[in-house]
Amino acid sequence: MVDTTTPRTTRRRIETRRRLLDSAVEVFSEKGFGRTTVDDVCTRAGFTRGAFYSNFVSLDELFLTVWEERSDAFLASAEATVDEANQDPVTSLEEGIDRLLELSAIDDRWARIEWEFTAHALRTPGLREVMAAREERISELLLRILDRAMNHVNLRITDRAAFAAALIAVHDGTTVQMLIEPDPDAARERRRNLFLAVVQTYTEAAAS
Amino acid sequence: MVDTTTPRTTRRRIETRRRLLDSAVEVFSEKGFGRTTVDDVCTRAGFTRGAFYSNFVSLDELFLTVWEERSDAFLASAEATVDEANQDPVTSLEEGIDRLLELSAIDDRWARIEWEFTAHALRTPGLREVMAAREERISELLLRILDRAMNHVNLRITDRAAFAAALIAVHDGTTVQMLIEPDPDAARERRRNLFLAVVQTYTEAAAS
DNA sequence: CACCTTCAATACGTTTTTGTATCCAATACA
DNA sequence: TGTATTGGATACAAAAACGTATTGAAGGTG
Repeated sequence: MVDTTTPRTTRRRIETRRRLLDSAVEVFSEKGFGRTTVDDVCTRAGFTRGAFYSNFVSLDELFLTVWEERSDAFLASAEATVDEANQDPVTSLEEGIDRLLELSAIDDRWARIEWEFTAHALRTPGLREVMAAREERISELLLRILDRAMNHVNLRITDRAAFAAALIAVHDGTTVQMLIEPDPDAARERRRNLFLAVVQTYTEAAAS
Repeated sequence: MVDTTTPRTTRRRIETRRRLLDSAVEVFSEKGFGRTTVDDVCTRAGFTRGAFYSNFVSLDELFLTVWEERSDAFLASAEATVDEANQDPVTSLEEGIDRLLELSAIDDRWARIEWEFTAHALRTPGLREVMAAREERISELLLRILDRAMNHVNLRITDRAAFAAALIAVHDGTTVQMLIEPDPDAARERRRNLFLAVVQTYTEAAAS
């Protein structure tokens, strides 16, 4: 009796999945998920549909895989940055904000895909929980970063959950503005100020 | 010589367009714009595709029309509320926030469509400007409301453009959270507090 | 190196979706 | 009320997209 459900992971398979996933990012960001066909992705990757169906069961699965992979990569790289940052603590609130913004800086392409995925998740019951769980992980990571940073600037977080949620909300809300507004620099500056305001709202002077 | 480009607006035509537009809202929110076919919309409305092609040239046009119509309706109703509010001025900051949130309260269905439209606009050059213009109008309306309200609670807005943009960003960002998080009440409460914080950030005591 | 497995290519039929051209019932108008 | 126009239904052809069954070469295994 052989396991027919999960195919073995050979080198070839890994490479093929890799190219399909990368192509998916390109095509999804250009045409949107809904208007993308299986063939679009395959053609872009230089495969035929045979390759696709041998690696995924549906575009939905592909989209979820792409999204989870990239989200994981983001979290991992963020973790790494945090570790580095421990050797080089922030000296001011402003510097902390800038580091945070730099950390979450994402390219337009990926921002579009995230937006699209959220829209997709909003109408797909199973995905809502997946997104909520992911947001929870981001929230935790964020708080780990903030805890340390706040120490260095002598501040104390008042409401941890609300703080993290506020930062995420502001991040998301300002992202569209930066992509849509004719003057992206102004939007960037406004975003920075808003972040600063949020930090000041959810922290207070720490007893030293 | 008769004008063949713009068909006359007869009663029947108006009614048909109405039903198609309403059905589009339903279907788009259920399946997403990208996965919706012309026939989906027609069937839901009780028409055949003939009706559609006699009223619209493409699904893109339909989507834009739906979005603009609803946005206009929102702006108009908001204007009306503002006029009413003039007879009944706010007495506290908290009350003002609650009114603002009530004003922008939208149903899940429409929230999903707006998200979807934004995703669509982010990759459709022409639509980006349309959205930017719309945001500008919302910003103006918002400031008209705020100017009056701030008077009553004896506050002064420091940076008008940044204030409006911040409120819109926070509104958008917290909307997803309310739709995705397992505990919507907590999200609602956090949203309220965040709004309050933003108001306090972008205002100062007015010289009386 | 010979054998066996794997997996993308190919080929196939089917379903879905599209847009148009034509027709006829509803409706506007005089 | 009679007549002309309008607008949605119908029918049609074409294209797009799907999913599967089969094949053969590449890659792994003993």
